[in-house]
Amino acid sequence: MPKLGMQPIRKQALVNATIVEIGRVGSLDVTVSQIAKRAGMSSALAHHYFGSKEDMFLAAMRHIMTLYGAEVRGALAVADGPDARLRAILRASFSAGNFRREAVGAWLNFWVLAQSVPAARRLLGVYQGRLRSNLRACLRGHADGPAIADGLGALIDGLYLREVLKDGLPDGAAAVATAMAYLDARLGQR
Amino acid sequence: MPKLGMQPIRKQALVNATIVEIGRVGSLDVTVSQIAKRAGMSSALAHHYFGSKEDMFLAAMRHIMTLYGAEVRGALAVADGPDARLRAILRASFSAGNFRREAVGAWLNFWVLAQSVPAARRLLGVYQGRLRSNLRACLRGHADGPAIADGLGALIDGLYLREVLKDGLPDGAAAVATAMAYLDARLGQR
DNA sequence: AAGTTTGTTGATTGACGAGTCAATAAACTT
DNA sequence: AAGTTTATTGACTCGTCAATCAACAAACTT
Repeated sequence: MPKLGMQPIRKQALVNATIVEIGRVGSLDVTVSQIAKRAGMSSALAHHYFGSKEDMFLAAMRHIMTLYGAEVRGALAVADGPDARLRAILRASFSAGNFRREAVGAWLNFWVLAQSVPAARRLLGVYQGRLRSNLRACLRGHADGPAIADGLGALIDGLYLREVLKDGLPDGAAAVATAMAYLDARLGQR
Repeated sequence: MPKLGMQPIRKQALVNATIVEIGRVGSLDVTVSQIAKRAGMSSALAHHYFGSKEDMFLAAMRHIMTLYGAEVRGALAVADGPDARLRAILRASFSAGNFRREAVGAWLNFWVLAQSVPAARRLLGVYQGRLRSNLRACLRGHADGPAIADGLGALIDGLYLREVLKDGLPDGAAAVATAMAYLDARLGQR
C-alpha cells in the first residue's frame, strides 16, 4: 500500500522524532529503533531514508537551526531601528518554540556532538557566526559594539544551558529579562 | 609484585585519565578500556576499584569541582570587600587550571550527564548553589543583587560553553574581561 | 503485461563494550 | 607455615545496536 512521495514526510517525521527522543532521554545515546518507533516506522526504513544515525542527528540539528533562523528573520522584518532589532532577536531566541525543553536539550547535545563531528561543528559555526553578525550589526553605533555583542552571545548560550538543568517549566520571559538587563546596563553606561 | 596501598593512587590515576579521555574524545562515549589504558592498567582493575563506568564519571566530576572549589576558596580568603571577592571568584573561574580544554570539555559532558543521571544532577546542583550564594553574598548591598548574580552565573556558564567550540588556545583573560564588563555595567548603573 | 521505481519490514550480521570470573602473586598476619 | 588480604590481569559472557539484506507490495512507465 505504498503511497508515493513518502520521502519528505518520513524524513520530517524522523527529524521530529529524533529531537523528541534526544530531549526525552537527555543524551545522544538514542537508538535508531527508538527514533523510528516514535516516528511510526521500522528502523530499517529510517536507515533507508537517512544513510546513518549521524545523518539523522545532523538533519535534526539543521531543522532546529532553520526554525530558529526563520523566527529571527521574521522578527527582524518588523523591527525598526537597531534597538528594536536587538530586542527582536532576544525575544525570538527565547520564544516558546525555540526555548522549549526538547529543543534546548537538543542544543546541548548538539554542542557535544560538535566537539567530535566536523559537520556538526561547521553547522554550529554557521549559526554562531550569523547570530554574532546580527548582534554586531545592531550595535554598530556603539564604541564597544563588538564586545557587547560577544558578551550577549555568551549570555544567551548560558541562559540556554541553565534552562536544561532547571526543574519546572521553561521561563522564556525571565531569560529575556536577564538578557535585556545586560543590554540596558551596557548601553546605558557612558 | 603488588605494592600495598595502591587504591588511592590507582583511583586518582583513573580520575585523571577519565578527564583527559573525555576531553580528547569530546564525549562520554569513552570505553573503560581506553581510560584504564591511559591510566596504565587493565580495564578489569578499573572495574575493581570503581564499581562501574558511571562511578568513574562521577568521581571525575567531583574531582573537578573540588579543585575549583578550593581555588575559589583560596582566592576569597585573600580578597577584601565584596567587590574584590566578586573579582576573585571570576579570576578563579577562568584560571588556567579550571579553564583548560579538558576541564571545559568535561564540564560540558557532565552537563549532559546531569540530564539523565540523578547523582550527577545533584552534584551539579550543589556546585551551582554554592556559586549562586557566593555571588549573591557579594552583591548583598545592591538592590538588584540577586538578578545581577543570576545573570553573572549564566554568563560564566555561557563563556565556558563557548570555549569548547572555539579553536585556538583558551583565553581566560578575555573571558574575565567580558564578565567584568558585565559587572561594571550593572554595578555602575543607578 | 512486463518492467521499473518507490516503500516497507523481519531477520540477520558483525562489531563492540561493560562487567564478571578464575587464577596468579606478592605482601601482611598469627 | 598456613591463612588472609590486596593487587592484578587475560579470557569470557552477555547484551546491545548500527547497518545490511532479501523479499514482498503497491504504484507508475512503456
